[in-house]
Amino acid sequence: MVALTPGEQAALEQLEERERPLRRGATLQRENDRCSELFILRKGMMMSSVLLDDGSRQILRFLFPGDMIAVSTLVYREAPETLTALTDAMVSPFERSAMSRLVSDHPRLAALILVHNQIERAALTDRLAALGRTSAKARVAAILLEMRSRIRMLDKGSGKTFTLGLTQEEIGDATGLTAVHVNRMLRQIEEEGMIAREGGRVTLTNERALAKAANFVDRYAGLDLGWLPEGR
Amino acid sequence: MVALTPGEQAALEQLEERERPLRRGATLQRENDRCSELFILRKGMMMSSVLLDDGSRQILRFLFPGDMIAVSTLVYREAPETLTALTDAMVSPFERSAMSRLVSDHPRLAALILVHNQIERAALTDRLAALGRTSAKARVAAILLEMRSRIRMLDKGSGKTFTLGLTQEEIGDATGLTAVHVNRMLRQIEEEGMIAREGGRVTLTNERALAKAANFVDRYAGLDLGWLPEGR
DNA sequence: CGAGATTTTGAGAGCCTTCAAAGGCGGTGG
DNA sequence: CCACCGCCTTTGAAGGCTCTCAAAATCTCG
Repeated sequence: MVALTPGEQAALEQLEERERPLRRGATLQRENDRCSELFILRKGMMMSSVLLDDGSRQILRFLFPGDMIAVSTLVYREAPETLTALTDAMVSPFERSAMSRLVSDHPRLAALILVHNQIERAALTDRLAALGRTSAKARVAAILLEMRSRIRMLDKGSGKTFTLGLTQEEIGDATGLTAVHVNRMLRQIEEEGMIAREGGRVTLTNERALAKAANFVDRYAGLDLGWLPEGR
Repeated sequence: MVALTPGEQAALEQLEERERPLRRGATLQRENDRCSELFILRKGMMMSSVLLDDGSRQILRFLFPGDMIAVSTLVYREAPETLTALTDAMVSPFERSAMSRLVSDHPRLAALILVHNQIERAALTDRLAALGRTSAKARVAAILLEMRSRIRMLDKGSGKTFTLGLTQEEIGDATGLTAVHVNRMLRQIEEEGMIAREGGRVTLTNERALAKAANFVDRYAGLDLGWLPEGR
């Protein structure tokens, strides 16, 4: 997005000094646990979620390499959300104090973190609007497009076909639907010729129609970062 | 939350140099408008919302004095959300460049803005979980408690009775329900003895039960800001 | 006092859930 | 290599929560 200075580069690399591997399904942080570390996700896919009293789960966000995660640790003594690895993954943990130094020494990085926050906020509000005001079909279509968009940011080579890497139950927990109904919606979207499915892989066969069905906006497009301060 | 240094105080006051009054119902920023200003809300209540293709509206968040609003201006050329005054209000506009200076000169203020972002994020994720996984009654109860909590932060004197300041249609747009169903839920909550209503004012008659019905968590409680850098 | 906005109430329909069970797939151990 | 097992996907039927449509009652403000 932005060219970093050597100093900034070094500061970020310091955050990534240590590494911790995670197995698929492993929990990095549990809701209401005491917490003091933040992480950078290096490899793999993760998710953040909350559990409700009745045992149901809401997935808040999917996490990809490069994301700074558990940032709420900066604010809350107890974690407000659970972090789980969806695939084998690698994270770099660092302390809140490191964050403090980073913000003091590198104002532009602080600003970039702010920018990142706002992108994430936009993604959350899109999901919010989808849950509040769109049909089940639209929500499932939106998840498909969101995942495709994020996977493609990491792997420019990937075309119209990609591995979703989510169970229908997980799609349901992200969209506020039951797994059963997710299945019916996927089937319907397939029957309408918008996607094809084969063994966990999805091909977009009519992207235009899918985007229309989903009300999709790519929040990583259309950025304008001209206002950032000078780097150090 | 935190004692500011004189330098920080002065920097914040600079942001609040100008003032712009808004009439009830006025639009400060329209979705997809080109935008370059941020604002501090000084007086009154506002909301941020998005419109969907089918004409339905999702209210994302209610805004109160002290909130920094239109922060997404820092990132997007075109506003992702609409900002509307719910009561007569007063805002202080400032430019993105002022934000840039602030972050460079006052790292701790940058950190505090980060903190503010995270609180807002938590509020959004709570709403997300509510929309995805809770009943209409729970969502309406949650809105009542959220508004009470925020109103009380401004006016410590207010007790169990407060002015909601929202139409049932607005409650519906925030909770993803129709105004008709909001009405039925309010009535039901009232019949069950959790609230009393009279001319736009609400009294919590059984707060415990209401909080339980709503799955309520106060995101402005339980903060831990010990990690912040030194002020300048 | 009149007009428009908001609240309230009723009836019927539809989207999505719940409950249940069968089929498919990959992985593991013998 | 095969049988078994657990997880995931798929399918059907019935029910309920919430929506839509409609209209009356009440409130607010000029």
